[in-house]
Amino acid sequence: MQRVIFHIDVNSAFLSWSAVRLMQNGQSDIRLVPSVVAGDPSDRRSIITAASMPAKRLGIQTAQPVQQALRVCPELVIVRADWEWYKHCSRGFMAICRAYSTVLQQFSIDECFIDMSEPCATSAPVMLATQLKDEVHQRLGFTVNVGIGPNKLLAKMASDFEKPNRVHTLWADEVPGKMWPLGVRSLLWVGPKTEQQLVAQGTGTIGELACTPVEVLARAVGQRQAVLLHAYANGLDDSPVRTTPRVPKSYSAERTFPRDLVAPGDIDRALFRVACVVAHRIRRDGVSASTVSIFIKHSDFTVMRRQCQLQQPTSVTALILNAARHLLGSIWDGATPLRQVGLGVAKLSPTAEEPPSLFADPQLGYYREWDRRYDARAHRPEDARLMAYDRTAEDDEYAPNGL
DNA sequence: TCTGGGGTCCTAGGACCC
DNA sequence: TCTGGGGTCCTAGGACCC
Repeated sequence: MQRVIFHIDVNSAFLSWSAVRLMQNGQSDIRLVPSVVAGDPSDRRSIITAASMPAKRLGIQTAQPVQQALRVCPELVIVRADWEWYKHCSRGFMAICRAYSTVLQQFSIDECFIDMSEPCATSAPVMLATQLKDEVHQRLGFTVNVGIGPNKLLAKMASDFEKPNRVHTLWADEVPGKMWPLGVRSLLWVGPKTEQQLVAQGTGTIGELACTPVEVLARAVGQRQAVLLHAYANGLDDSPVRTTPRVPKSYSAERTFPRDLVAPGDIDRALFRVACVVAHRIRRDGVSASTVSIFIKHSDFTVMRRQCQLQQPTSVTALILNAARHLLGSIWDGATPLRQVGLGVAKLSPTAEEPPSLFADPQLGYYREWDRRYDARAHRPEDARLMAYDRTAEDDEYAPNGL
């Protein structure tokens, strides 16, 4: 049986979803005017999470600072993200896709792969894809692109062709015509740095990449990536559509300040907050961590990080915070301005019931009680706001843009 | 009047063990 | 005693994705 994979991608997801919401409330369609989803426009550091087609035509892009976009287009419509609504839209979208094939891999909040080999044994792929696309539009009010290919890579490349509301195929025999003329940057896993390396080597298009020997590519990008990119450029990918969600390997939270900070008290407060958020999430998921890491970003965007191993895995906020404070002391002089502070945990294991120990820290009971109250509070929406940017405490199944 | 947040994976060097 | 190689763990940094 011929393998057929669909990649379905919501067009400008957050913007489309916000538009649907606003139109339900009788407002006009923001997709038709220059508009963006973004953070607080008065905050000089907030950036754009999603942009409408008219906004994109003005050169406004995702990840661009809002202030910069406003200079390009002063009448830009800015809407704030509505995460509960986005999750609702995502669930509806995934449910429709799942009705076409239960072999579904959710790739992010607004993208999925489905294995359509079986349905396509009896029906034309393009017909099924068009039907799926139209059904989403009709029932949920937003458009998607569907990419069809013999594997996940080509399906994903295909869904990225002309947008919005389109179906594209990228079969193996279409690779030379449709994919090889594209610049290397269009290929999955080729970012700005890799593009730079490849172009410097004279490899500008995916077609050139496809016929460059792996040994030559390896000189620019390393052996491992060379093998992968060479295969991708030739349209080869045998990775399966994974139906079971990944178990997280690490958790982290970070905070960029409205202004760079130097006061140790302010930095410590930020560290405390990120520790609360991360520890809450691992307790919610029933895991403990053995590695604690912190990272700081300076005014010039240079990043430093330090990590350490704990003697025992823990999910107790105070113990994680304690380790983080020690780490911070080892890399920050207490005077250099900091743009950002972050904290992560890794080496996760299921939280085990601890046997009572004579040597247990007498404070531990107090710490646990504190955590219990924090967790209870974090689930109440009115208190979630008080937790600064703790929005994801109830929602990090996904890692979308622009929190 | 630049540049958010949350992940995964890779690399390369050093420590340590066999 | 010296030399070498493989394996594993740890660490810091960096590239990439949405």
